[in-house]
Amino acid sequence: MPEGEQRPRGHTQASDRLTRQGPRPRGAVRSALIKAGFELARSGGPDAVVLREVTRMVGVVPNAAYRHFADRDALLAAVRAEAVAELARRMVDGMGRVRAGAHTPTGARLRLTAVGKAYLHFARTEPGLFDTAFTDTHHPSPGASDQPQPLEYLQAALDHLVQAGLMEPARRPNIEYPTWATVHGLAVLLRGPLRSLSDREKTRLETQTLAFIGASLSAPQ
Amino acid sequence: MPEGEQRPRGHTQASDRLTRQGPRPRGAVRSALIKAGFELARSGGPDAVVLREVTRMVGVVPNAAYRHFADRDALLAAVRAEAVAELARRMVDGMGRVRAGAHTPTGARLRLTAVGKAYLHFARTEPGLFDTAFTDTHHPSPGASDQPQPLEYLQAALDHLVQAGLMEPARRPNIEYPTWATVHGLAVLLRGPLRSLSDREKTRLETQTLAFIGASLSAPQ
DNA sequence: GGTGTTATGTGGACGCTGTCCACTATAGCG
DNA sequence: CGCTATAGTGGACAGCGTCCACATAACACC
Repeated sequence: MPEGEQRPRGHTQASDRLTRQGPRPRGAVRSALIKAGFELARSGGPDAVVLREVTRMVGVVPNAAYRHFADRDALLAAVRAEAVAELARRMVDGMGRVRAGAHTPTGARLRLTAVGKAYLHFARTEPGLFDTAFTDTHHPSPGASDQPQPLEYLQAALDHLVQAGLMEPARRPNIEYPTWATVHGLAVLLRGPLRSLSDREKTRLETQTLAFIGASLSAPQ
Repeated sequence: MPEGEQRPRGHTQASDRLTRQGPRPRGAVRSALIKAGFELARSGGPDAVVLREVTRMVGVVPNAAYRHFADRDALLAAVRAEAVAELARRMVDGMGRVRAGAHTPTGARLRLTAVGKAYLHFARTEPGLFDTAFTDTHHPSPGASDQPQPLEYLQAALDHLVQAGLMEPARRPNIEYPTWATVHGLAVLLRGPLRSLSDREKTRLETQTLAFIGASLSAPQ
Protein backbone atom coordinates (compact mmCIF):
# COMPACT_ATOMS: atom_id res chain seq x y z
CA MET A 1 0.00 0.00 0.00
CA PRO A 2 1.96 3.01 -1.27
CA GLU A 3 0.41 6.12 0.27
CA GLY A 4 -1.52 6.64 3.46
CA GLU A 5 -4.54 7.98 1.62
CA GLN A 6 -7.36 6.48 3.58
CA ARG A 7 -10.52 6.13 1.56
CA PRO A 8 -13.80 6.22 3.44
CA ARG A 9 -15.59 2.92 3.21
CA GLY A 10 -19.29 2.42 3.23
CA HIS A 11 -21.17 5.68 3.64
CA THR A 12 -20.23 7.67 0.52
CA GLN A 13 -20.08 11.43 0.88
CA ALA A 14 -20.11 14.40 -1.45
CA SER A 15 -16.34 14.89 -1.35
CA ASP A 16 -16.07 11.24 -2.28
CA ARG A 17 -17.47 11.80 -5.73
CA LEU A 18 -14.15 13.01 -7.01
CA THR A 19 -12.11 10.02 -5.94
CA ARG A 20 -14.68 7.28 -6.27
CA GLN A 21 -16.24 8.62 -9.43
CA GLY A 22 -19.49 7.50 -7.90
CA PRO A 23 -22.78 7.39 -9.77
CA ARG A 24 -22.92 8.87 -13.24
CA PRO A 25 -25.88 9.99 -15.36
CA ARG A 26 -28.23 7.18 -16.24
CA GLY A 27 -26.88 5.06 -19.06
CA ALA A 28 -23.72 7.09 -19.35
CA VAL A 29 -21.47 4.19 -18.36
CA ARG A 30 -23.00 1.90 -20.91
CA SER A 31 -22.38 4.22 -23.83
CA ALA A 32 -18.96 5.13 -22.44
CA LEU A 33 -18.07 1.43 -22.41
CA ILE A 34 -19.14 1.07 -26.03
CA LYS A 35 -17.23 4.20 -27.02
CA ALA A 36 -14.08 3.01 -25.26
CA GLY A 37 -14.44 -0.40 -26.86
CA PHE A 38 -14.87 1.28 -30.23
CA GLU A 39 -11.55 3.11 -29.82
CA LEU A 40 -9.81 -0.09 -28.80
CA ALA A 41 -11.31 -1.87 -31.80
CA ARG A 42 -10.21 0.96 -34.07
CA SER A 43 -6.57 0.60 -33.08
CA GLY A 44 -6.34 -3.13 -32.49
CA GLY A 45 -9.30 -4.97 -33.96
CA PRO A 46 -11.82 -7.11 -32.11
CA ASP A 47 -9.26 -8.89 -29.96
CA ALA A 48 -8.18 -5.55 -28.51
CA VAL A 49 -11.61 -5.08 -27.00
CA VAL A 50 -10.68 -6.54 -23.63
CA LEU A 51 -13.26 -6.04 -20.96
CA ARG A 52 -10.94 -4.99 -18.16
CA GLU A 53 -9.20 -2.43 -20.35
CA VAL A 54 -12.51 -0.97 -21.45
CA THR A 55 -13.68 -0.53 -17.86
CA ARG A 56 -10.31 0.96 -16.96
CA MET A 57 -10.73 3.60 -19.67
CA VAL A 58 -14.17 4.47 -18.37
CA GLY A 59 -12.83 4.61 -14.82
CA VAL A 60 -14.96 1.88 -13.42
CA VAL A 61 -14.31 -1.51 -11.87
CA PRO A 62 -14.38 -4.52 -14.26
CA ASN A 63 -17.52 -5.98 -12.76
CA ALA A 64 -19.49 -2.84 -13.54
CA ALA A 65 -19.57 -3.93 -17.17
CA TYR A 66 -21.70 -6.90 -16.21
CA ARG A 67 -24.50 -4.53 -15.24
CA HIS A 68 -24.79 -3.52 -18.89
CA PHE A 69 -23.63 -6.56 -20.86
CA ALA A 70 -24.08 -10.26 -20.27
CA ASP A 71 -20.40 -10.89 -20.96
CA ARG A 72 -17.50 -9.67 -23.07
CA ASP A 73 -19.09 -11.09 -26.19
CA ALA A 74 -22.20 -8.95 -25.71
CA LEU A 75 -20.04 -5.85 -25.31
CA LEU A 76 -18.15 -6.78 -28.45
CA ALA A 77 -21.44 -7.20 -30.29
CA ALA A 78 -22.40 -3.66 -29.35
CA VAL A 79 -19.04 -2.35 -30.53
CA ARG A 80 -19.41 -4.35 -33.72
CA ALA A 81 -22.80 -2.75 -34.42
CA GLU A 82 -21.11 0.62 -34.07
CA ALA A 83 -18.39 -0.39 -36.53
CA VAL A 84 -20.99 -1.56 -39.04
CA ALA A 85 -22.82 1.74 -38.68
CA GLU A 86 -19.58 3.60 -39.31
CA LEU A 87 -18.98 1.59 -42.50
CA ALA A 88 -22.53 2.37 -43.66
CA ARG A 89 -21.90 6.06 -43.00
CA ARG A 90 -18.76 6.02 -45.15
CA MET A 91 -20.67 4.35 -47.97
CA VAL A 92 -23.39 6.97 -47.86
CA ASP A 93 -20.77 9.70 -47.86
CA GLY A 94 -19.07 8.17 -50.88
CA MET A 95 -22.33 7.91 -52.80
CA GLY A 96 -23.32 11.40 -51.81
CA ARG A 97 -20.26 12.86 -53.47
CA VAL A 98 -21.47 11.71 -56.90
CA ARG A 99 -23.12 14.66 -58.55
CA ALA A 100 -24.74 12.90 -61.51
CA GLY A 101 -28.29 11.74 -60.85
CA ALA A 102 -28.77 8.15 -59.70
CA HIS A 103 -31.06 7.37 -62.61
CA THR A 104 -28.74 8.53 -65.37
CA PRO A 105 -26.42 5.90 -66.85
CA THR A 106 -23.24 7.65 -65.75
CA GLY A 107 -24.72 8.46 -62.36
CA ALA A 108 -25.73 4.86 -61.76
CA ARG A 109 -22.31 3.59 -62.78
CA LEU A 110 -20.48 6.16 -60.67
CA ARG A 111 -22.59 5.41 -57.63
CA LEU A 112 -21.84 1.73 -57.79
CA THR A 113 -18.11 2.29 -57.98
CA ALA A 114 -18.38 4.93 -55.24
CA VAL A 115 -19.95 2.36 -52.96
CA GLY A 116 -17.22 -0.12 -53.73
CA LYS A 117 -14.45 2.43 -53.29
CA ALA A 118 -15.85 3.58 -49.96
CA TYR A 119 -15.95 -0.04 -48.78
CA LEU A 120 -12.37 -0.68 -49.83
CA HIS A 121 -11.18 2.65 -48.46
CA PHE A 122 -12.76 1.88 -45.11
CA ALA A 123 -11.05 -1.50 -44.98
CA ARG A 124 -7.70 0.07 -45.81
CA THR A 125 -7.81 3.11 -43.53
CA GLU A 126 -9.70 1.57 -40.62
CA PRO A 127 -8.54 -2.03 -40.53
CA GLY A 128 -9.39 -2.46 -36.86
CA LEU A 129 -12.97 -1.32 -37.35
CA PHE A 130 -13.31 -3.36 -40.54
CA ASP A 131 -12.23 -6.54 -38.79
CA THR A 132 -14.53 -5.74 -35.90
CA ALA A 133 -17.49 -5.12 -38.19
CA PHE A 134 -17.16 -8.65 -39.58
CA THR A 135 -16.12 -10.53 -36.48
CA ASP A 136 -18.35 -13.28 -35.14
CA THR A 137 -20.19 -12.51 -31.91
CA HIS A 138 -22.36 -15.39 -30.80
CA HIS A 139 -24.56 -12.71 -29.31
CA PRO A 140 -26.88 -11.10 -31.84
CA SER A 141 -25.90 -7.57 -32.73
CA PRO A 142 -28.10 -5.08 -30.91
CA GLY A 143 -29.34 -1.72 -32.14
CA ALA A 144 -28.86 -2.04 -35.85
CA SER A 145 -31.50 -3.68 -37.98
CA ASP A 146 -31.30 -7.39 -38.59
CA GLN A 147 -30.24 -6.91 -42.20
CA PRO A 148 -26.77 -5.49 -42.54
CA GLN A 149 -27.20 -1.90 -43.66
CA PRO A 150 -24.22 -1.76 -46.02
CA LEU A 151 -25.84 -4.42 -48.17
CA GLU A 152 -28.89 -2.25 -48.68
CA TYR A 153 -26.88 0.53 -50.27
CA LEU A 154 -25.30 -1.93 -52.66
CA GLN A 155 -28.71 -3.29 -53.57
CA ALA A 156 -29.99 0.20 -54.32
CA ALA A 157 -26.98 0.97 -56.51
CA LEU A 158 -27.55 -2.24 -58.47
CA ASP A 159 -31.23 -1.46 -58.91
CA HIS A 160 -30.32 1.90 -60.37
CA LEU A 161 -27.94 0.18 -62.72
CA VAL A 162 -30.84 -1.86 -64.09
CA GLN A 163 -33.10 1.15 -64.33
CA ALA A 164 -30.43 3.02 -66.25
CA GLY A 165 -30.32 0.18 -68.76
CA LEU A 166 -26.72 -0.76 -67.99
CA MET A 167 -27.59 -4.21 -66.75
CA GLU A 168 -30.01 -6.78 -68.05
CA PRO A 169 -32.87 -7.35 -65.59
CA ALA A 170 -32.45 -11.11 -65.95
CA ARG A 171 -29.03 -10.81 -64.41
CA ARG A 172 -30.18 -8.78 -61.42
CA PRO A 173 -31.66 -11.34 -58.99
CA ASN A 174 -29.29 -11.96 -56.06
CA ILE A 175 -26.40 -10.40 -57.95
CA GLU A 176 -25.62 -8.28 -54.88
CA TYR A 177 -24.05 -11.30 -53.23
CA PRO A 178 -21.40 -12.10 -55.84
CA THR A 179 -20.74 -8.36 -56.08
CA TRP A 180 -20.39 -7.96 -52.33
CA ALA A 181 -18.25 -11.07 -52.17
CA THR A 182 -15.81 -9.69 -54.72
CA VAL A 183 -15.31 -6.38 -52.97
CA HIS A 184 -15.25 -7.92 -49.51
CA GLY A 185 -12.88 -10.64 -50.61
CA LEU A 186 -10.43 -8.15 -52.02
CA ALA A 187 -10.57 -6.10 -48.83
CA VAL A 188 -9.83 -9.22 -46.79
CA LEU A 189 -7.04 -10.45 -49.05
CA LEU A 190 -5.35 -7.05 -49.07
CA ARG A 191 -5.28 -7.19 -45.28
CA GLY A 192 -4.14 -10.80 -45.28
CA PRO A 193 -2.07 -12.73 -47.82
CA LEU A 194 -1.57 -9.65 -50.03
CA ARG A 195 -0.69 -7.26 -47.23
CA SER A 196 2.91 -6.93 -48.36
CA LEU A 197 1.91 -5.31 -51.65
CA SER A 198 2.73 -1.64 -52.06
CA ASP A 199 0.01 0.95 -51.71
CA ARG A 200 0.30 1.61 -55.41
CA GLU A 201 -0.26 -2.05 -56.27
CA LYS A 202 -3.14 -2.27 -53.86
CA THR A 203 -4.86 0.70 -55.43
CA ARG A 204 -4.35 -0.73 -58.90
CA LEU A 205 -5.83 -4.04 -57.76
CA GLU A 206 -8.83 -2.26 -56.31
CA THR A 207 -9.45 -0.48 -59.60
CA GLN A 208 -9.03 -3.68 -61.58
CA THR A 209 -11.40 -5.51 -59.27
CA LEU A 210 -14.13 -2.89 -59.63
CA ALA A 211 -13.71 -3.17 -63.40
CA PHE A 212 -13.91 -6.95 -63.02
CA ILE A 213 -17.28 -6.52 -61.35
CA GLY A 214 -18.47 -4.09 -63.97
CA ALA A 215 -17.56 -6.48 -66.77
CA SER A 216 -19.64 -9.24 -65.22
CA LEU A 217 -22.64 -7.05 -64.43
CA SER A 218 -22.89 -5.59 -67.92
CA ALA A 219 -22.01 -8.79 -69.77
CA PRO A 220 -24.42 -9.58 -72.61
CA GLN A 221 -26.86 -12.47 -72.93
CA MET B 1 -2.49 -34.05 -2.99
CA PRO B 2 -4.95 -36.89 -3.59
CA GLU B 3 -2.99 -40.16 -3.66
CA GLY B 4 0.25 -41.14 -2.02
CA GLU B 5 1.88 -41.92 -5.35
CA GLN B 6 5.37 -40.71 -4.78
CA ARG B 7 7.15 -39.84 -7.96
CA PRO B 8 10.91 -40.13 -8.03
CA ARG B 9 12.56 -36.80 -8.44
CA GLY B 10 15.81 -36.12 -10.18
CA HIS B 11 17.57 -39.26 -11.34
CA THR B 12 15.22 -40.73 -13.95
CA GLN B 13 15.15 -44.51 -14.35
CA ALA B 14 13.93 -46.94 -16.96
CA SER B 15 10.70 -47.73 -15.14
CA ASP B 16 10.15 -44.04 -14.99
CA ARG B 17 9.66 -43.76 -18.75
CA LEU B 18 6.07 -44.90 -18.50
CA THR B 19 4.99 -42.31 -15.98
CA ARG B 20 7.22 -39.42 -16.92
CA GLN B 21 7.00 -39.99 -20.65
CA GLY B 22 10.63 -38.94 -20.70
CA PRO B 23 12.56 -38.25 -23.87
CA ARG B 24 10.90 -39.15 -27.14
CA PRO B 25 12.38 -39.71 -30.59
CA ARG B 26 14.12 -36.64 -31.99
CA GLY B 27 11.65 -34.12 -33.32
CA ALA B 28 8.66 -36.21 -32.40
CA VAL B 29 7.33 -33.72 -29.89
CA ARG B 30 7.49 -30.86 -32.34
CA SER B 31 5.43 -32.59 -35.00
CA ALA B 32 3.07 -33.93 -32.35
CA LEU B 33 2.48 -30.38 -31.16
CA ILE B 34 1.66 -29.26 -34.69
CA LYS B 35 -0.62 -32.23 -35.23
CA ALA B 36 -2.46 -31.58 -31.97
CA GLY B 37 -2.76 -27.90 -32.83
CA PHE B 38 -4.10 -28.87 -36.23
CA GLU B 39 -6.89 -30.91 -34.65
CA LEU B 40 -7.77 -28.08 -32.29
CA ALA B 41 -7.81 -25.67 -35.22
CA ARG B 42 -10.02 -28.04 -37.18
CA SER B 43 -12.69 -28.08 -34.51
CA GLY B 44 -12.43 -24.57 -33.16
CA GLY B 45 -10.47 -22.30 -35.47
CA PRO B 46 -7.26 -20.45 -34.69
CA ASP B 47 -8.36 -19.28 -31.25
CA ALA B 48 -8.76 -22.89 -30.17
CA VAL B 49 -5.06 -23.49 -30.65
CA VAL B 50 -4.18 -22.78 -27.03
CA LEU B 51 -0.65 -23.63 -26.13
CA ARG B 52 -1.35 -25.34 -22.82
CA GLU B 53 -4.08 -27.49 -24.34
CA VAL B 54 -1.79 -28.53 -27.17
CA THR B 55 0.96 -29.60 -24.77
CA ARG B 56 -1.63 -31.41 -22.66
CA MET B 57 -2.69 -33.44 -25.70
CA VAL B 58 0.89 -34.38 -26.43
CA GLY B 59 1.46 -35.30 -22.79
CA VAL B 60 4.14 -32.80 -22.08
CA VAL B 61 4.50 -29.81 -19.76
CA PRO B 62 3.53 -26.38 -21.23
CA ASN B 63 7.08 -25.08 -21.20
CA ALA B 64 8.26 -27.90 -23.44
CA ALA B 65 6.61 -26.12 -26.36
CA TYR B 66 9.09 -23.28 -25.98
CA ARG B 67 11.90 -25.62 -26.99
CA HIS B 68 10.31 -25.88 -30.44
CA PHE B 69 8.49 -22.57 -30.94
CA ALA B 70 9.33 -19.03 -29.91
CA ASP B 71 5.81 -18.49 -28.60
CA ARG B 72 2.19 -19.42 -29.23
CA ASP B 73 2.16 -17.34 -32.38
CA ALA B 74 5.00 -19.34 -33.89
CA LEU B 75 3.14 -22.57 -33.14
CA LEU B 76 0.01 -21.14 -34.70
CA ALA B 77 2.02 -20.17 -37.79
CA ALA B 78 3.14 -23.79 -38.16
CA VAL B 79 -0.44 -25.02 -37.79
CA ARG B 80 -1.56 -22.41 -40.29
CA ALA B 81 0.98 -23.65 -42.84
CA GLU B 82 -0.50 -27.10 -42.40
CA ALA B 83 -4.01 -25.78 -42.97
CA VAL B 84 -2.89 -23.99 -46.14
CA ALA B 85 -1.29 -27.21 -47.37
CA GLU B 86 -4.54 -29.06 -46.72
CA LEU B 87 -6.48 -26.51 -48.75
CA ALA B 88 -4.00 -26.85 -51.60
CA ARG B 89 -4.41 -30.64 -51.46
CA ARG B 90 -8.19 -30.33 -51.77
CA MET B 91 -7.80 -28.05 -54.76
CA VAL B 92 -5.50 -30.49 -56.50
CA ASP B 93 -7.93 -33.29 -55.78
CA GLY B 94 -10.80 -31.30 -57.23
CA MET B 95 -8.86 -30.48 -60.39
CA GLY B 96 -7.69 -34.05 -60.70
CA ARG B 97 -11.24 -35.32 -60.94
CA VAL B 98 -11.77 -33.46 -64.21
CA ARG B 99 -11.25 -35.94 -67.03
CA ALA B 100 -11.19 -33.55 -69.97
CA GLY B 101 -7.70 -32.31 -70.89
CA ALA B 102 -6.56 -29.01 -69.45
CA HIS B 103 -5.96 -27.58 -72.90
CA THR B 104 -9.38 -28.30 -74.34
CA PRO B 105 -12.01 -25.56 -73.95
CA THR B 106 -14.33 -27.65 -71.84
CA GLY B 107 -11.43 -29.03 -69.81
CA ALA B 108 -10.08 -25.56 -69.08
CA ARG B 109 -13.49 -24.30 -68.04
CA LEU B 110 -14.20 -27.34 -65.88
CA ARG B 111 -10.85 -27.07 -64.16
CA LEU B 112 -11.40 -23.48 -63.20
CA THR B 113 -14.79 -24.19 -61.67
CA ALA B 114 -13.37 -27.30 -60.00
CA VAL B 115 -10.74 -25.16 -58.29
CA GLY B 116 -13.38 -22.72 -57.12
CA LYS B 117 -15.71 -25.44 -55.93
CA ALA B 118 -12.94 -27.15 -53.98
CA TYR B 119 -12.09 -23.84 -52.32
CA LEU B 120 -15.70 -23.20 -51.34
CA HIS B 121 -16.24 -26.77 -50.27
CA PHE B 122 -13.20 -26.60 -48.03
CA ALA B 123 -14.45 -23.40 -46.41
CA ARG B 124 -17.86 -24.96 -45.83
CA THR B 125 -16.81 -28.38 -44.54
CA GLU B 126 -13.67 -27.35 -42.65
CA PRO B 127 -14.48 -23.92 -41.29
CA GLY B 128 -11.94 -24.17 -38.50
CA LEU B 129 -9.10 -25.00 -40.87
CA PHE B 130 -10.24 -22.36 -43.35
CA ASP B 131 -10.18 -19.64 -40.71
CA THR B 132 -6.81 -20.88 -39.52
CA ALA B 133 -5.36 -20.87 -43.03
CA PHE B 134 -6.16 -17.18 -43.34
CA THR B 135 -5.45 -16.00 -39.84
CA ASP B 136 -2.73 -13.44 -39.22
CA THR B 137 0.40 -14.73 -37.50
CA HIS B 138 2.98 -12.03 -37.02
CA HIS B 139 5.49 -14.82 -37.34
CA PRO B 140 6.20 -15.76 -40.95
CA SER B 141 4.72 -19.08 -41.91
CA PRO B 142 7.44 -21.74 -41.94
CA GLY B 143 7.76 -24.71 -44.23
CA ALA B 144 5.56 -23.72 -47.13
CA SER B 145 6.90 -21.53 -49.88
CA ASP B 146 6.61 -17.79 -49.57
CA GLN B 147 3.92 -17.61 -52.24
CA PRO B 148 0.64 -19.12 -51.15
CA GLN B 149 0.30 -22.38 -52.99
CA PRO B 150 -3.44 -22.26 -53.61
CA LEU B 151 -2.94 -19.14 -55.72
CA GLU B 152 -0.64 -21.00 -58.06
CA TYR B 153 -3.31 -23.52 -59.00
CA LEU B 154 -5.72 -20.73 -59.77
CA GLN B 155 -3.10 -19.04 -61.95
CA ALA B 156 -2.53 -22.26 -63.88
CA ALA B 157 -6.24 -22.73 -64.45
CA LEU B 158 -6.55 -19.17 -65.76
CA ASP B 159 -3.57 -19.65 -68.07
CA HIS B 160 -5.23 -22.71 -69.54
CA LEU B 161 -8.38 -20.67 -70.05
CA VAL B 162 -6.40 -18.25 -72.22
CA GLN B 163 -4.68 -21.05 -74.11
CA ALA B 164 -8.05 -22.64 -74.82
CA GLY B 165 -9.23 -19.37 -76.35
CA LEU B 166 -11.95 -18.78 -73.77
CA MET B 167 -10.41 -15.59 -72.46
CA GLU B 168 -8.79 -12.70 -74.23
CA PRO B 169 -5.07 -12.47 -73.41
CA ALA B 170 -5.42 -8.73 -72.75
CA ARG B 171 -7.68 -9.54 -69.84
CA ARG B 172 -5.34 -12.05 -68.26
CA PRO B 173 -2.74 -9.95 -66.39
CA ASN B 174 -3.35 -10.04 -62.62
CA ILE B 175 -6.88 -11.33 -63.16
CA GLU B 176 -6.17 -14.06 -60.59
CA TYR B 177 -6.60 -11.52 -57.81
CA PRO B 178 -10.14 -10.36 -58.59
CA THR B 179 -11.01 -14.01 -59.21
CA TRP B 180 -9.51 -15.15 -55.94
CA ALA B 181 -11.15 -12.25 -54.13
CA THR B 182 -14.59 -13.23 -55.41
CA VAL B 183 -14.34 -16.85 -54.33
CA HIS B 184 -12.64 -16.02 -51.05
CA GLY B 185 -15.10 -13.26 -50.30
CA LEU B 186 -18.07 -15.55 -50.82
CA ALA B 187 -16.51 -18.18 -48.57
CA VAL B 188 -16.00 -15.57 -45.86
CA LEU B 189 -19.47 -14.06 -46.17
CA LEU B 190 -21.13 -17.47 -46.06
CA ARG B 191 -19.36 -18.10 -42.76
CA GLY B 192 -20.15 -14.61 -41.49
CA PRO B 193 -23.09 -12.35 -42.26
CA LEU B 194 -24.75 -14.93 -44.52
CA ARG B 195 -24.28 -17.88 -42.18
CA SER B 196 -27.99 -18.18 -41.47
CA LEU B 197 -28.79 -19.06 -45.09
CA SER B 198 -29.91 -22.61 -45.75
CA ASP B 199 -27.49 -25.07 -47.30
CA ARG B 200 -29.58 -24.99 -50.45
CA GLU B 201 -29.33 -21.23 -50.73
CA LYS B 202 -25.62 -21.34 -50.02
CA THR B 203 -25.03 -23.84 -52.77
CA ARG B 204 -27.09 -21.77 -55.20
CA LEU B 205 -25.08 -18.68 -54.29
CA GLU B 206 -21.84 -20.56 -54.87
CA THR B 207 -22.99 -21.61 -58.33
CA GLN B 208 -24.16 -18.11 -59.18
CA THR B 209 -20.87 -16.64 -58.00
CA LEU B 210 -18.79 -19.00 -60.13
CA ALA B 211 -20.96 -18.01 -63.09
CA PHE B 212 -20.42 -14.36 -62.12
CA ILE B 213 -16.68 -14.94 -62.41
CA GLY B 214 -17.02 -16.75 -65.71
CA ALA B 215 -19.06 -13.90 -67.18
CA SER B 216 -16.37 -11.39 -66.32
CA LEU B 217 -13.48 -13.54 -67.52
CA SER B 218 -15.02 -14.24 -70.90
CA ALA B 219 -16.48 -10.79 -71.43
CA PRO B 220 -15.69 -9.32 -74.87
CA GLN B 221 -13.55 -6.27 -75.72
C1' DG C 1 -42.46 11.96 3.22
C1' DG C 2 -40.75 7.84 4.69
C1' DT C 3 -40.00 3.00 2.80
C1' DG C 4 -38.82 -0.77 0.03
C1' DT C 5 -37.41 -2.28 -4.54
C1' DT C 6 -34.35 -2.08 -8.30
C1' DA C 7 -30.43 -0.53 -10.83
C1' DT C 8 -25.67 0.25 -10.52
C1' DG C 9 -20.94 0.07 -8.76
C1' DT C 10 -17.31 -2.19 -5.42
C1' DG C 11 -14.21 -5.77 -3.45
C1' DG C 12 -12.39 -10.10 -3.52
C1' DA C 13 -11.77 -14.44 -5.41
C1' DC C 14 -11.17 -18.42 -8.84
C1' DG C 15 -9.40 -20.83 -12.77
C1' DC C 16 -7.41 -20.27 -17.09
C1' DT C 17 -4.00 -18.38 -20.15
C1' DG C 18 0.91 -17.13 -22.16
C1' DT C 19 5.40 -16.56 -20.65
C1' DC C 20 9.71 -16.34 -17.80
C1' DC C 21 13.48 -18.37 -14.82
C1' DA C 22 16.11 -21.94 -12.64
C1' DC C 23 17.05 -26.66 -12.66
C1' DT C 24 17.76 -31.54 -14.45
C1' DA C 25 18.68 -35.20 -17.46
C1' DT C 26 19.69 -37.03 -21.79
C1' DA C 27 22.19 -37.43 -26.47
C1' DG C 28 25.81 -37.02 -29.23
C1' DC C 29 30.21 -35.02 -30.26
C1' DG C 30 35.17 -34.50 -29.30
C1' DC D 1 35.25 -40.65 -21.07
C1' DG D 2 33.85 -36.02 -20.33
C1' DC D 3 31.38 -31.68 -22.28
C1' DT D 4 28.16 -29.14 -24.30
C1' DA D 5 23.94 -28.44 -26.62
C1' DT D 6 19.18 -30.07 -26.46
C1' DA D 7 14.83 -31.23 -24.48
C1' DG D 8 11.82 -31.63 -20.63
C1' DT D 9 10.31 -30.28 -15.57
C1' DG D 10 8.67 -27.34 -11.75
C1' DG D 11 7.28 -23.19 -9.96
C1' DA D 12 6.00 -18.63 -10.47
C1' DC D 13 3.84 -14.23 -12.30
C1' DA D 14 0.62 -10.99 -14.38
C1' DG D 15 -3.46 -10.51 -17.07
C1' DC D 16 -7.76 -12.15 -18.51
C1' DG D 17 -13.11 -13.32 -18.12
C1' DT D 18 -16.28 -14.34 -14.77
C1' DC D 19 -18.79 -15.29 -10.29
C1' DC D 20 -20.44 -14.11 -5.53
C1' DA D 21 -21.49 -11.15 -1.70
C1' DC D 22 -22.12 -6.56 -0.44
C1' DA D 23 -22.97 -1.36 -0.58
C1' DT D 24 -25.20 2.48 -2.33
C1' DA D 25 -27.99 5.52 -5.13
C1' DA D 26 -32.26 6.55 -7.62
C1' DC D 27 -37.00 5.69 -8.13
C1' DA D 28 -41.93 4.26 -7.20
C1' DC D 29 -45.56 4.12 -4.15
C1' DC D 30 -48.72 4.71 -0.46
